[in-house]
Amino acid sequence: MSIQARRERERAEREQLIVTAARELAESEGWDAVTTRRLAEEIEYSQPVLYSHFKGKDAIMAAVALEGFADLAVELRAARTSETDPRRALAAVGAAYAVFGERRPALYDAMFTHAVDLRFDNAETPPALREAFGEFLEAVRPLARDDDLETLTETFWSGLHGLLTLMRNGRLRRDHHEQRLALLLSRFSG
Amino acid sequence: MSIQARRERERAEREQLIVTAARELAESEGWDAVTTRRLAEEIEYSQPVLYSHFKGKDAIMAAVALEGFADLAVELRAARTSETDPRRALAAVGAAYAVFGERRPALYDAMFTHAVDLRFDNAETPPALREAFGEFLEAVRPLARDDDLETLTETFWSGLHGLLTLMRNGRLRRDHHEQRLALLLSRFSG
DNA sequence: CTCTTGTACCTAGCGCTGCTAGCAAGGAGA
DNA sequence: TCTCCTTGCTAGCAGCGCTAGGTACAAGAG
Repeated sequence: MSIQARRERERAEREQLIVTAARELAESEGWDAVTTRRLAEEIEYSQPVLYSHFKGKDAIMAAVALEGFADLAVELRAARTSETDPRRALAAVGAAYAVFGERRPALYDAMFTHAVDLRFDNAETPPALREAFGEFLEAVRPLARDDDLETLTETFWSGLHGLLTLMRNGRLRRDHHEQRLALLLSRFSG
Repeated sequence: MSIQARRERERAEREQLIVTAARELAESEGWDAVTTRRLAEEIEYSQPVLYSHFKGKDAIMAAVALEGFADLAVELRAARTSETDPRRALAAVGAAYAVFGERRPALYDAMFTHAVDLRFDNAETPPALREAFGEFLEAVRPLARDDDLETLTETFWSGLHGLLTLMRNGRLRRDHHEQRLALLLSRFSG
């Protein structure tokens, strides 16, 4: 039993190695640089090994995204619980989300722009993502009034997402980022 | 002179043929299906002909996007001028934008998700895009109060963009789309 | 009308991609 | 010790964006 256990452990470690290498490579050189050959070289195994762990490149990106959700949830939670006033808490969560997206654009893309094979709106939603969205929910809840909480949260989140993605693609004036954030917050803190 | 004129005219026609073929192919089968080989076959010329018109595939996508901006501007203008009440006008513009993005997702992607080599925030912003954004500006203006008009418009637009892109990637519940739209509008009509 | 020049276009191919078939080596169990 | 099976490799496929080099045809000169 111990031999098989060791093997499974080593296999799990290698899988983690793949995901980490993919994330680091994407964060340092962008997803275009993450090719299966490059990734194989990085982990010091041959290309086909990747396919014994993941169905394909998309699945690797999905695994990276999943780690990102966990990271994001932690940061959002820290931001939310750092403030007691509901308005300030929402502002903190929004700011933390924006910082996350700005600081780790490649990871953010894997989570919210690519990797369509991860469904978000059904029972198979990854727990880590559910948790991250939960932080948004709790931050919005005290300010929801008569509006449906989940719908309102989705809308607020979409606003943040739009601000980040449009700015990063050069569609918005970068030097007005903070003002836009403040404006969005003011409109959802009423 | 007339011979050269005819040639230039034919060349312009062929360039339009390329852009149209790219747009139609993208809209019917997605941008992944738009390869240079496939596109060449579609216009019944060889591959290198594409490169005598455009620097590369990205430039073709940018040309498609440019056409999209013109289309969008027309539709936004129609929506805005169809209502006299400022709130209803903004709602109409928002709805028209959402419909555009939903009905022509591939075109929308070329305009706002891919094609980074088109700058939006400087002097070289394409006139068609300037016009489309101008419709947003005019729709928001009557409701701007003390907020900076351009910044507020960018924020509102980002909200719409976020709603569309997140929903299309399966990140939002599709059956709550209208509610989210209404919520966003209510927050920007105050 | 013939010859030369230039241009418009095509065939072929480069280096890369994601992915897979088929083989060789090594450890596990009889 | 022999056999089997797992593991990871080499090699290769089809397709990608893009380009070099050559051909055939039209335009202008003598």
